Amino acid sequence: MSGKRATIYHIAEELGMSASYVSRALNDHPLVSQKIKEKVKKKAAELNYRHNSHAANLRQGSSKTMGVIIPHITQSFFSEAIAGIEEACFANNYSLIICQSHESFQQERKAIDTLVRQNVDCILISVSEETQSAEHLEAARDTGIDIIQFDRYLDKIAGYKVINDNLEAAYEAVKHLVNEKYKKIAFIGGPEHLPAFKLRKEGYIKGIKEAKLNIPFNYIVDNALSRERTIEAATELLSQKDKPDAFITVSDTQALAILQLAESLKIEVPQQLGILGFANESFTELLRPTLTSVDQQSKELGKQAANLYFGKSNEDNTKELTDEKLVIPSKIITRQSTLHKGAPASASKSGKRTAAKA
Amino acid sequence: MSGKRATIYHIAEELGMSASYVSRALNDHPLVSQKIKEKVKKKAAELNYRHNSHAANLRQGSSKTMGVIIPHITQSFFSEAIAGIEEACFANNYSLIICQSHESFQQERKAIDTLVRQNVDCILISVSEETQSAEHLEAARDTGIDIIQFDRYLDKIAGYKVINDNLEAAYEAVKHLVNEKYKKIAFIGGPEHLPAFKLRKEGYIKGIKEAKLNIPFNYIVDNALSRERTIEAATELLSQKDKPDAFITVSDTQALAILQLAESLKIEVPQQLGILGFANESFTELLRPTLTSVDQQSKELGKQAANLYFGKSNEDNTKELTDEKLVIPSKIITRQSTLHKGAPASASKSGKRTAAKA
DNA sequence: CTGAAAGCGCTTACAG
DNA sequence: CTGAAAGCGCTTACAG
Repeated sequence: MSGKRATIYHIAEELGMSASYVSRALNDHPLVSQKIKEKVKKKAAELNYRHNSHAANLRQGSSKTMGVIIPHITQSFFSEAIAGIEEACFANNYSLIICQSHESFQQERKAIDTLVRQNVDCILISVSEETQSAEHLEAARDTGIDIIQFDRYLDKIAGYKVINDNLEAAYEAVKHLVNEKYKKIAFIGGPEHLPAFKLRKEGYIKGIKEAKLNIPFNYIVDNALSRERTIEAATELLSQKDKPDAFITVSDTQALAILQLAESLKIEVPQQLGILGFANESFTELLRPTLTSVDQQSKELGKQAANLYFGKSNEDNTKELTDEKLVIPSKIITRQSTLHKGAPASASKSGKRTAAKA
Repeated sequence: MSGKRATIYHIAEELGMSASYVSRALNDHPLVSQKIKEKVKKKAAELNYRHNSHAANLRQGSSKTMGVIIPHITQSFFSEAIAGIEEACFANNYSLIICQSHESFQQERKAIDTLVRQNVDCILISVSEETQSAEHLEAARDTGIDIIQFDRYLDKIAGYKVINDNLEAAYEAVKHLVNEKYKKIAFIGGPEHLPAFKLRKEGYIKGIKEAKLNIPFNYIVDNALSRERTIEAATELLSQKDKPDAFITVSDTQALAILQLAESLKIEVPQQLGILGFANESFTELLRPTLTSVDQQSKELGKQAANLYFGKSNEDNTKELTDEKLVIPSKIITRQSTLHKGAPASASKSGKRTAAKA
């Protein structure tokens, strides 16, 4: 550690002017001449001066910092969302603090607390699978922090939600499978207290009804977000006489688990079993067979969520903003895992959306 | 936005005591009785009081915040390192600010600047591939911030470096390939100004010499970290008469590119071509064939780096701490992509280290 | 165009 | 065991 950090007082002293004037010059105040600004900035650089944002924040009551809480940084869905958020923050000269909940309600509360103490101006959150209560979010809001939810949200708390057309997406997924001649389509869902998962289930049911498929009651599995629960449920379904010929899941992790299960059971995908995932994680196209998945435009999702705070929502890429909900369209990326018997595998790598490659 | 945030003065007023005493009670000062502490904390909760760390930081000169700068959050190597850092921060009641450089020197400088302004106590960094100068790191250190490097480091700046036994690892990689009967082993490297890559190349050369292999000069490719450069170089090598029968790379992204290139060229892996990657990214075991890779214990790497700051380096898991370098051992995870002709594929999924599954 | 002064919310030597 | 007071480094009405 070297000597003390330089402050505006040091600069002021060296330059024979007041600290207030230095502050204005440094902040490009309009009433300060270009000449003085340059002089001050030069001296600041010379003294290796760094703006102390804690002091500024304390004074101004704003931290120019945004916080984001997500379940796992390791899922590319979330890391891409963060990339989008980062872009928006960067453009608005904001800093970003990232926290993970690791799908735990307790850790989510801890993270909220950290962010409140850091005096963030806004919290972007995709809640953990355990989160049912919104009290921690409301407490944060009570201290004056904006709360914006994305992807995984709770309806009971007011404020913006940036989400996908979940019902539509699952409905389209069923239509795609029916198109590919799958008839016995099972659904592996997530916790129903989160609307994102509930709506996907509703979309699935809508599709099943419309196609007039005959589905046994136990083809619908709730609250199986974990790999373990998925394998357990899928193993049971695949071992009964009346087994499914396709699975729709609500995450790629679930879809991957089923794909690996099928491999170990020597069930051929897609010939004997179709598998469709959600989120279009980066690993989906590395699998063999490659995995069909619903692309949620995660980066766009994150960017729009952040821009909602900055008041610059770009509605070009969105469907609607009603009821405080901003809906980002999703799109099925068709790959090998849902091409039924006889279809040539080479036709599977269908077009990726422009937005996805950014 | 609701009313003003409660401060210690509000609590003091309501309780008829001084702000200083409230502050002490809240901070569990030993001279304050348990009774009063409870009373104060209860009132604090009642008023929805939140500690303002900007004020505390300003007063104390420390922010209890650590910053980390990495090239990409999307690579599981880095997100796992962050998980380890996070764990250490959590245990020490520190907050963590994550910044990405996106492999750009300019963005890395920006990130340093952000962290300095946020008054972080310490910066953990894995530099971008473009980074050759350490001036920005030195400038940060001149403001009193500790700089700890991990994985990708510059030797020219003093301070701790937490790294792998890079030379050893590459040397062992060659030995493994030689063992599997590969004889014409090519090396796709990274920018040589970063010791991590330079040492891997040296390890490769040591292995080649020891095995007395006859390697054409152009089998050694420098500075090909990007997917494009890798494909370009590998395409050229694989199209010549005297083509390699194996590739050692310095990243799994490079290895993946070569695997996909081989697939498109109808070159069989591992029978005709062995491929060995670096970092043991999570996607390596999802590929077909699965990819042999050097596991760098990324989570441990991150954790040890953070703990170096906290002064609690756990040397159980490390080799040495000389010359300010803490070396984390790495380990080859043998998978299908490097099993030569005739070897049964089922024998490939060798043991994963305990540390890796945490 | 420029400066003196107050204050953001906390912590901590100092004093009792 | 408890309090008054100073000060961390900045910004910004207010005054000129």
